Amino acid sequence: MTEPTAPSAARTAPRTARERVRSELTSEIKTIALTQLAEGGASALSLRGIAREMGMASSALFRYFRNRDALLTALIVDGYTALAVAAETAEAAIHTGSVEDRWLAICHGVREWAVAHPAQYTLIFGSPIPGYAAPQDTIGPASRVPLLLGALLADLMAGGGYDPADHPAPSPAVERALEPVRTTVPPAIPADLLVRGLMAWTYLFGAVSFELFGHRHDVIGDYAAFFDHEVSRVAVLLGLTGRAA
Amino acid sequence: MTEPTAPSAARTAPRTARERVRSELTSEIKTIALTQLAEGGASALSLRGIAREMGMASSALFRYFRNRDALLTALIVDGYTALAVAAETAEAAIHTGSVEDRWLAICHGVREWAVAHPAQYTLIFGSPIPGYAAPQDTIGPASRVPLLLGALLADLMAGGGYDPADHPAPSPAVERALEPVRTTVPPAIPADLLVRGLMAWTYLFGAVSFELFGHRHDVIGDYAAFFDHEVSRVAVLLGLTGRAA
DNA sequence: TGTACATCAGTGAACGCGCGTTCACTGATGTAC
DNA sequence: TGTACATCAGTGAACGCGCGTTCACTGATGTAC
Repeated sequence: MTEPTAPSAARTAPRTARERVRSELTSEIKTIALTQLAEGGASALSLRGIAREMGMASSALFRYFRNRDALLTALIVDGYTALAVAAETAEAAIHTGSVEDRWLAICHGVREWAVAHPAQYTLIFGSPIPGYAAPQDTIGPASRVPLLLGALLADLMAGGGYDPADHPAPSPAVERALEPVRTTVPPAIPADLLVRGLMAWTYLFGAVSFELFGHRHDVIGDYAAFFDHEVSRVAVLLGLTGRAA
Repeated sequence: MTEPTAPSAARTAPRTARERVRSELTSEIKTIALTQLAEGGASALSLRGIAREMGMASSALFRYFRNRDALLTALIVDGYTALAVAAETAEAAIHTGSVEDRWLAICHGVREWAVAHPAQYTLIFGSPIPGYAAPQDTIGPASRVPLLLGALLADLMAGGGYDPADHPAPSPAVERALEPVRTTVPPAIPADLLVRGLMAWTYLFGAVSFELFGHRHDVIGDYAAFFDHEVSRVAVLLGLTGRAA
């Protein structure tokens, strides 16, 4: 029996007919899984259901994914990746602009992807899936949006838009609380700026989650208009504009 | 067959032995349901499992809750209520203090309740439960924390801590986006302040959800310390201190 | 270019388990006179 | 205070459905010589 992963290490394009059909079926499985997710959430994701849809025996799926969790992991990795691509693409389109404009581009990239792919967004940012422990494979893709924001902070400093002298460092307790993230962020970034970045990140996903999970229903009429407004306020309040503080 | 709700309209204390045991069993059902929720999420909530735990026939539960969704609704209402009580109690303890201190008290009340009751928090603020549509019964309890924040805004204005003249109104598009919430908030509150309140609300639950759903793992070491810091920054940035803007 | 063997994909039956909900029924509790 | 009747709680069997995963097997595709 083969390990149901890539047939031979890392190969760019599928060569043999077998490999071609294998990768096609793999992505068909994931596509159907996503529609199940969209229709009934993570608990509705069923290997038997997918097999039924594809006209195959359910046991055949185990040639493609070791088990249900492996399929979930693949979907999560894909989700993080797609979200990251959306954010990165939006940012790249305006990469020579101001830090503020780049922040806004990222926000809109994230929100638009989330609104277009609510099931995948929910899979990633919704309730943890009971009994499922995310393996190491997810942390790389999950870090891409945070890294993008980190680059923004670095550019803000490099461009002189943030003068550390203007901003007192947070308390030692807060500095200590930041230790884990310290290892992934350019060391030149002062703690205060790092906190601003984390707050921006928290706000962005808080806003998107609130919208997608229904907590803005009967509260806000035009989600997009309000989102525009709030994230640009966040930029100002957190000093991502390079102007006020 | 009786409607499995309150036996006779609204009665304060249970009178007959039957009513006493009924309300005891009802809450025992909910307690067991909560442990199921804690152990396996919403999809693990099973009437048969609860009945097993209680040593009853599974069909007996239908005397207490019309169906699974009715039980879910009860749990959701209880959750919103418990969260609101936690927030209100924390706020009441310092009700004569500054708006800023009251905001911090609410934040800590919310976070501490959430950390102590992650399953219930997740039920409320996590992914929407597929196939479940929240009935009207939930909107009252769900509004209590927002209303508490609304009162804070009103007191801020009343105390002179917020001068509308200092803050330009947001664009008409934003004003329009706020229409739904307008109906639940004191009319004297200007749009700009209302936006600040909504942003504070969004931030608070964004931060708590990020922590509980694992997105701060390997990012922040001491969750409580960081939370302290971020919510007091939010107070300053959003002008809830009555000082800067 | 053709053959021999190894690899792999897919089958279908089976294991062992779960679930929500309905229904006719029994026996206990509450109520009205 | 005691009896007659109505209400209600709980039972247990049944309906009809779902699921993940394993395993021995067949037949097709790929590889080495």
